[in-house]
Amino acid sequence: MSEQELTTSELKQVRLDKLSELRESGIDPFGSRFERDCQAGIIHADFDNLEGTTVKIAGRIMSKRRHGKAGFANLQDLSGDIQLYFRKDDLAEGQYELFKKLDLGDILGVEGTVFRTQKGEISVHVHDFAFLSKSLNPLPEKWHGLKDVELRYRQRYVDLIVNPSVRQVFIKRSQIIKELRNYLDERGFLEVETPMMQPIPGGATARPFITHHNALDMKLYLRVAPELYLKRLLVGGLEKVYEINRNFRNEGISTKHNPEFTMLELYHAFADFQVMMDLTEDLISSVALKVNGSMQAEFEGRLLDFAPPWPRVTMLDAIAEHTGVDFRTIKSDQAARKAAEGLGLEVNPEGSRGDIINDVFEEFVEDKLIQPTFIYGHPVEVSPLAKRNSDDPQFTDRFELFIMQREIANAFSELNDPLDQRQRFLKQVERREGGDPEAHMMDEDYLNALEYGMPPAGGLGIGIDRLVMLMTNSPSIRDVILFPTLRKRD
RNA sequence: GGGCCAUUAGCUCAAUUGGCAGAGCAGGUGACUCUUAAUCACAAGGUUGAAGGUUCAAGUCCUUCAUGGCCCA
Repeated sequence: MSEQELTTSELKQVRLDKLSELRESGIDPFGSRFERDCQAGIIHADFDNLEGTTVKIAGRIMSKRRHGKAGFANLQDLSGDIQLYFRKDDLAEGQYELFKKLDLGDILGVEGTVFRTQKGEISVHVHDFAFLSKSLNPLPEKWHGLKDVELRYRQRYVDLIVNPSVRQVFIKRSQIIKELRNYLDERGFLEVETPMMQPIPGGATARPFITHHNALDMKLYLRVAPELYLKRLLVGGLEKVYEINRNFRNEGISTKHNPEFTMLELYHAFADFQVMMDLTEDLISSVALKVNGSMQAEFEGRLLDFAPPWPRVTMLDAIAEHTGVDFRTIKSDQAARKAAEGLGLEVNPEGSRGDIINDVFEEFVEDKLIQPTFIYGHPVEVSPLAKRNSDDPQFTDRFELFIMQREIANAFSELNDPLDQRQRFLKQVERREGGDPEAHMMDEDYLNALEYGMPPAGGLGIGIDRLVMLMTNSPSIRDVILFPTLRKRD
């Protein structure tokens, strides 16, 4: 007996013994291809036509009730759950003994007749069945399921087996992403893929993960955003592009942050942030309608309404509304700092007026924004890739969409002036040298691309995980990511 | 990084003031040919997250650590 078997729990040992018995009687416990011609959900949906016919279905045994020489079990496949009826008289020699030894979790292929029991339950009267996979680990409790959140995240495969609502969340996530693609494809956007490993990480204010390429002996960063590559494609004339993929940010983990997360970014040449606002509103509301069948969705006890139009408020107006302070009348950095302090907010003494406005917004306004709301007109200091507003160059033509106190989307008229872009990068480099690890790096190749001429464009980023949270009533980002980042455990 | 909370059988949970660690489900054996959280009988299942400490006595009190959750930065 190997060391592995010595440490195996008694429960597993019982199942290993059953496995050996199966093998000794010439049965492969881990069967192969099974040509099923029906599914649990279809039998329920189409019972009137299927009653009395023979079906072949496959799935996992989730419960079992034995009564001497007959018994019932429930078989689960992706479409649902169906009751099986086993009767000694109606099975081949020895098969009823096999049924008696079935464990919850075993995967079977069965052939039987569709019927309704005396108590009225639609079932399959089994004539023959095959082991497709013997299960060695015991399943969690049938009634309470798996509740331990740590186990649910670490062993998502078990979570998916026993918690049907978890399956539904991830099915809906897939539908949401599919609908986003449909929407953009129908409107002539081209889906592209740009580097996830970048020599200069750009496109967002965030700390990157660092890795190393051996053959090139070169430092590479996991991307914090695809933005600068997608805009290079605008220079190249691709005009309307989008990418849905992972970004990586080396920051804390919370109910709203996972180190790797999924973003949609899209760029539309010759458009601007106003076009992006219309698109965001139409895109999100129509996806909500498609996947939930309604523009309304419940989230943490509140009713969210995605029906357009959504309020469009400037950042300065939003601050004035919620604090009574109108930064339009406050011109200097010093006066801005004083105003923020007057509100009880500690601000960085190095911060400029724009930084302070952004801080005040985050502190006093963000958590007031429940229903979908566009906030536009961000200070230039916190928007190094956005085009300046033509009336007030201290602000940019940028917006963020807030829903349920969360930033869901971020968009702007893209800065296509390479000279201004260089100055913005230099400001960021200054901050970086001042000790801000999130500040942008200089990207000469990106500037080189802009110097060939990038059409004016609108660009948009939408956090997919957060959007899925809202549409599936999931309070934590970990509930919408199949395998969320967790500490390693030995 | 800081604060609070949690960790007991494979799973879901109990355990009074510090006083013999218990139940249900799952699993085992037996009975039962239409049950559905099947039922009945019997037996089994534990390094109470880890390491220290206080005490006649620790699941319970103290310290440190690990993992997770929530809140804050």
